[in-house]
Parts: sequence; C-alpha cells; structure tokens
Amino acid sequence: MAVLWHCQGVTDTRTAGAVRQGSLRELNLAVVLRRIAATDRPPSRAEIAADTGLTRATVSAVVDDLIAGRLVTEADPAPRTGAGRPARGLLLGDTGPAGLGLEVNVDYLAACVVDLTGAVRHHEVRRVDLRPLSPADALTDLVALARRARTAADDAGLGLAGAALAVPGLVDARGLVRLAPNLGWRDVDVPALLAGHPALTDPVDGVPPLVVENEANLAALGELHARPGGPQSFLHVSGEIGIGAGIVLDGALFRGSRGWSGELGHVPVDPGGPTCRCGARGCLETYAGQEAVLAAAGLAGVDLPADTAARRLADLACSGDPAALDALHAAGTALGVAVSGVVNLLDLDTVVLGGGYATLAQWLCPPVLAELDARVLTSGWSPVTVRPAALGAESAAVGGAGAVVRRIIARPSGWLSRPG
Amino acid sequence: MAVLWHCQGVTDTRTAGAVRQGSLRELNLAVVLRRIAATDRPPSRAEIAADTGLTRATVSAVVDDLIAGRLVTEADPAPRTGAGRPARGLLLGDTGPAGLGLEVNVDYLAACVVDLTGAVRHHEVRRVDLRPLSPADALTDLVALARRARTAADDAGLGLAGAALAVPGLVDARGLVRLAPNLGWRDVDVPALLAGHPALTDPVDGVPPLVVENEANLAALGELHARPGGPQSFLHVSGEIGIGAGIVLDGALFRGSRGWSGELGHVPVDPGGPTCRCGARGCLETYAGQEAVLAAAGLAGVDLPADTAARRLADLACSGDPAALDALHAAGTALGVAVSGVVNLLDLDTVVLGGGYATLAQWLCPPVLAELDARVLTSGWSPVTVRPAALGAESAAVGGAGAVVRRIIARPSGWLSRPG
DNA sequence: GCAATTTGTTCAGTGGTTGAATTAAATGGC
DNA sequence: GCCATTTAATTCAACCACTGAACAAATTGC
Repeated sequence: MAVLWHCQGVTDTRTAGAVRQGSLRELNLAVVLRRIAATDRPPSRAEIAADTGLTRATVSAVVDDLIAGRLVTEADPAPRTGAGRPARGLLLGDTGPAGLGLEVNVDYLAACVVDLTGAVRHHEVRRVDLRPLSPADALTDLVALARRARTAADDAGLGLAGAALAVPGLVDARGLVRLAPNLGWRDVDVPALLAGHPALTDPVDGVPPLVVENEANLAALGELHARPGGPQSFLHVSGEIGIGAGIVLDGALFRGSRGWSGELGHVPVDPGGPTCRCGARGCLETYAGQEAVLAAAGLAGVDLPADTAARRLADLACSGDPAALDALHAAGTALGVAVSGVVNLLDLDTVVLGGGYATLAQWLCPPVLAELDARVLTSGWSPVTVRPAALGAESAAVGGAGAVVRRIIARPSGWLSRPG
Repeated sequence: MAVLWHCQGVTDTRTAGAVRQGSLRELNLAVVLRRIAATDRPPSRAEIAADTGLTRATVSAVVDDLIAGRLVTEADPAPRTGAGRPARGLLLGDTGPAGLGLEVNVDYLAACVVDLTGAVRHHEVRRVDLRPLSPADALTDLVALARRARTAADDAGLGLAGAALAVPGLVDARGLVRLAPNLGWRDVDVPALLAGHPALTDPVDGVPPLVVENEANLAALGELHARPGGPQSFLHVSGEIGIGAGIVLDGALFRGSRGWSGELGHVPVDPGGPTCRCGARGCLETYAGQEAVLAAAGLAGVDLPADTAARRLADLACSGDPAALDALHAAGTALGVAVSGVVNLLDLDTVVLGGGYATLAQWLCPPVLAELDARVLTSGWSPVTVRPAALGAESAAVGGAGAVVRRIIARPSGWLSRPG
C-alpha cells in the first residue's frame, strides 16, 4: 500500500501518435537536451547517462547530434574534481537557434531575441500610441522592429526558429484577433497582415513561424522564464487597463480549449456591484481595473499608459496620499477575493502580480494576502505566496521568445532536421 | 503564415524519462490500444496502420501481444463491406483486466467493477449512516463490499488491476484523508487501515493497488466515463452537503499540485455575505449548500442524506411550493455566479450538475445559464452548456474504476508484463 | 612509475520497426 | 463456375538505434 499513484498519472499523454523507429532517437534527443537545460552546472555525458538511465554509449551518440546542430557546446574548462579522467561539461549552445518575441500593446511595441540558454540577446521597445493607428500600420511598425531583431540575431550567429506575437486581446486558433478592446481591434487577421512581410522568420520543419497569443498568457510565460528554479504552477495577473491572467500549470501555459482562459477581469467579485463594460455587474475590473483605481484615487479621467498610471499612483501612495492608499487597499481586497476563488479551484500556491500591478505590489500584496488567508480552504496547511513579477513591460515579449526556445528544447529534432 | 502552432504545443511533455529500446514496443502498444478504444466500430489492423502511420507488420505484431494479454479480442462477425478479404475487427477485451471502484460517503458505501470496455460488470451500494462509525469500522464494512466485488470479478474471468477509493474530503499525496468534514474524519490514514485487508487487489507491475481520491474528482471522471463521445473538458459540480467540483481538461482530471483543486464551495460569491463554516464570508456554500437551500425552502434542521434531501426538495418544487422554488432560484443564481468565474478563467464550454444538483437540475439550470450568459465574456461567441450528470450516486465509484482501466489503456505494458 | 578511477568511444549483438513480397479471403464480371 | 481484382494480414530480410562489455583516454595518488 506504500506509494499511491495519482489520477493525474492515469491520463498522461506520453505519446500523441505512433512511435516510429526514428522516434526513438528523436525522443532521446529531447530527453538529453532537457537534462542539459535543467541544471546550472554543466553535466557530463556520464552524469546524463546515470540520471536518465540511458547507456553512456547512447548519450554520447545523442550528444554528438546535438553538438553538430549547435544546440549544445562543450564547456572549455574542465571542472576540477577527484580522481579519474576529467568530465567534459555540456552547455546549451548560444550560437544555435533563438526565439523572436514581439508585442503590440496600447502604448508600445516591443521585440526581443532570446537564445537557447534563455539569455535575452536583443531587446527593443518603441513607445508609440497605437490607438490612432490602423492595425496594418501598427503591424508595419512592428515589422521594422522585427527586422532589426533579425539582423541582431544574424550578427550574433543565431538562427531564428520561430516568433511569438503578444496581443492584448482574445486570439483564436488561426491567429485572428477577435477582440482587443483597448487597442480598438476587432477581427484583425494578423497572420494575413504579416503575410506580406517575409522578413520575420522562415518556417522550421513545417512549423509555421509565428504564433499570435494573448499578452497575459505570454507574460505569464515570461515570469516562468525569468525564474528558472521557481514554481512551475502559478497564476500571473496582468493588471493593465483590463485585467488578464495567465495560468501556468506544471511549467506549461494553460490556454483553455480555445485559448481564452484567464479572463480574470470578469470574474464576479460582488454580483450586485457596479455595471462593467462587459454588461455584467460586479466584475473584478470594476474594482481593480486601472480606470476604477485611478478614479478612486482622485485621478478620474486621466488617460495614461498602464505603467505610467501605475507609476503615478505609486508616487502618490509613497507620499502617503490617503485617497490613493484607500484606492489601492480596495483594489487589493477585490483582487484578493477573485484570486481566492481561483486558488480554491486550482490549488495553486503562488500568485504573481504583473503588468501595472507589479509597480503597486507593495500596497496590493497585504490586502490580497489577507483575503487569501481568510478564504482559501487549504491556506492553513500551506500558505499562498503573493509576489511581484520578475519582469516588467518586456515580460510578454520575453515570454513569447522563451516559448519558442522551450519548444526547441522539447523537440530538438525539428531544428536538427531543418533544411539549412 | 498558414496554420499557427499553439503555445500549448510549445510545452508538450511527450516523454517523461529516457526512451530505452523496449520503450518502442511499450509505446506502440499504447498507441494501438488507444486507437482500438477510441471508436465504436471495431477497427481492423489495416485501418489502425493507416490511422497511426505504423506499418501493417508492426500493427499485427503489436495486436498479437494485446490479444495474448486478453486486452483485445477479435470480433467474430466480419463486418460485411466491399471487395477484398474481409477485415477482422478488433475490440477491447472483456475478460482481461478490470478496475475496482469504491466509495465511502456520509450515508452509503459503494463498490463496482468496470471492465476494459467500460461496462459496469458489478455494482453494489449499501446504505448505512457512517457518521457514528469509526473510520476503521467504516473501512471494514467497505472491505466486505470489495471482497464481494472481487469475487464477482473472478467469476467473470476478470483480473482486478487496481482500485480507487472515493472519499468526500481532502486527500493528500500519500492517501491520508486530511479532512472529511461531513464524515467527521481528520487525518485518517486510509492505506494503513486497509493494509490489514489484502483482499482488495494485488499490485500490478509495481503500481500500488489503491488510490484514494476526492469524491468530487472521481465523480467528474465518472461523467467522462459515462459519455464516451462527450466533451473532454468540463466542470463537474457535486452538490452534496458541501459543494465540490471536479475539473476535467482534455480528458484528464486536473487535480492541482496537491490534489486539492475544485473547492468550489468556498469560492466567494458575495464578499459581504453570511459567514461560512470555513470562517470566510459569502462562500458559495452559504448560498447553495444543502443546508442553506433546505433552510431557505423552509426545511431547516432536517438532517437528510444528500439525495433524499434533493428528492424531497424536487417534490416540493414539482408541487409548485413557492419557498422551494425561490430557494432553488437563489441557489442556482449563486451557483451561476461562482461557475461564471470558473468559466471565464478556464475557458470551458460545459458545466455538469452532479450529486444532489442532478436531481434539481430542472430548476437550477435556468438561473445558472442566465448568470453564465450575462457574465461569461465569450458567451456571445460560443454559449456554455449546462446539463445534469449522466450518473447518479454511483458516479464516483464508476469514475474511480474507470480511471483504473483508463490507466491500463494508457500504459498496457504494465498489465502485459505482470507476473501472472 | 604504476595502480586506481572515472570518462568517453568502439563494436558486436539484439529488439523492434520497415518495406516488399506473399498468402488469404472475399467480390464481381463473364 | 472460373478468374481477375481487391483488400487484409503475415512473412522475412534489412536496417536503425539502443545495449553491454571491452577498451582507450586522462587524471589522481601512492
């Protein structure tokens, strides 16, 4: 009766399709590469063999393939240890594939390049109010950033293996932006608009080069990326003009069946509360959305980019402004109520405050924690951690680029068998 | 720019560990068996080969192994089609392994046996009020049911491959029941108490024979099991004395990191509402829990098993009793508020009302739907379906037994390499 | 200088898939 | 009723990638 197996294990999807003969190598490439990626200290071939259960012979063969594909390099200085032939450490390559992360937001465009090791090799943010621009014009500007990012990647010897574009709105499975309220976009066919710009990336192994994804989801992945040893399951709340959330479970983004998960802004906080622009009453957004908080702090009608607004509010709070402090406490309490529901439902132990909330975390965390302590059934056993996001506005772009390189690590065969 | 790949695919965990040589067959056994299980019409070897991409030679070899292990049988009557040698249909075996499902609840014990095909081959429910009994006595009674179930399985030529026990409470990873409030259990070490009863099942391939799991989670799996072609992602709400929920995503139970997901009963509905027995204010349970609904319907203080109480309430509602109708409408509205939050967060399109709610679905569905329509951001694009559960009180036991056989289908090598 | 130790590679052996050829079992036209 | 046609399933040599053991390489310590 010793150890129990879990129902989660009951339905593990170890293989999606058939396992052909070549899949064996394909799968072991992923196993070995993942092992190399999983640690700080570069592991030796022998160590990998011992850890994974493969023979040293197999590991050597697999590593040869990985080195040939520039996914892995040997560490030059042999780490000095005891007796025996010194091990040669293996590192993720920093001249192989890289991911391109892009973001279109209300008041800025961003692009970044992340290499296999997770290092941000290029980063550019361009402040521009996109609301007056048409989607086509906005994307033309974005392509200029992407082109510079690609040049930077080329100069560094990196090959772009894919790109991810963050958009603050609902995106469907084909990359159509169904609704991005704060951008004023509706049914914008981003892939079609970008189709005329082949500069982005080339397809690799049949994998299309661009993903379009909700900004809050990619920002959550950015948090995952920024804390390699951190929790693998958490809720990342993006407090912008609207409130979105990215749900990360076991190191993977949970998108829902259509990718529309995480609409935390419209979780009911008080069913009899004020009417939200979505038509319902008492949504979280009516308590903790940027507009509501600014109004409560006496800054009604101020039209500011999210981070500037948050900065302004933080300054007020720092100076002890009572209206600002009250507004933040109320927002934090409402946020705590909504988040408590999430935690009760998903059994999470970490909540990350991102977007504008990161700047205001100092004032938001206490009331959020208070609600969590009171409302989460299991908080007595294991308390919930609430903390600000590790990255700022670049989170979504970095998260998107990181998702691209994580995909390479999860399935290196695609990169290795590329035409080039 | 054609088709987009999804972020979900970015983080697919195709392999957990190393892929040894024998894993190839192991994995293909699962691929082929899953294909056989996935359809009504028995597929031929050739059809499986075409679908999976394996060669007919490989499929034949794999099927031979499955037939030898009684996991698969050949359908006797050749399905008459066009020209050519007639195909021999392949079916899941009904004389191979089976799962044992058990349930301990407030007012009944249950046991059932489910074979690979999903058929319930044995079922027994024993009504008994467990609250006065000690956990040890309750489990002794349960073992008697389990023994009869095992005898029934043996008589039918089935081999029990594992058992799952549903408990209405929080269960930790080691099978310890941390808290089962309505049973009056706290820190009950179920595996230890059952260790003296070896009659349950024998271990198979190192997999321990018994899982202890939350009743709401297994009931959700029961719903999945009862509707083979139904949705693979849904929220299953169990309305008992407390309110639990099981979250099924892509055909798998989502348990959270510690298995404590689905505490819907303590999701806040109105932060200023009545105080709940958990200490917080305005939990769903204070509006839609059995006690609250009975009190609102004028049946305060009645201490009844969940299904009896629901039956009584349904009778009142049928007869047009205004207090009962109002109580149900209020409960449904509160339930709708809580469920709206869940749907906004997880992007689900189906909500199943189970437990006592199934009996009352006729009156609960309309207000739940009304709240969903008003509060779910994406309800305009794709409406949410709300419907009663397919199974009644037996849901958790059947779901647990089904989870055992699903595990066999997911990893048949464990059964095939068993000692016997 | 030599035994001990640990790493990494080489190589014959093997398990399981591959692909083509072959056999099996039916339909349909004449 | 016979034979070409068609589709299903099996057989078999070839091959791919892993296995295990032996071996070469590189260092420490006596």
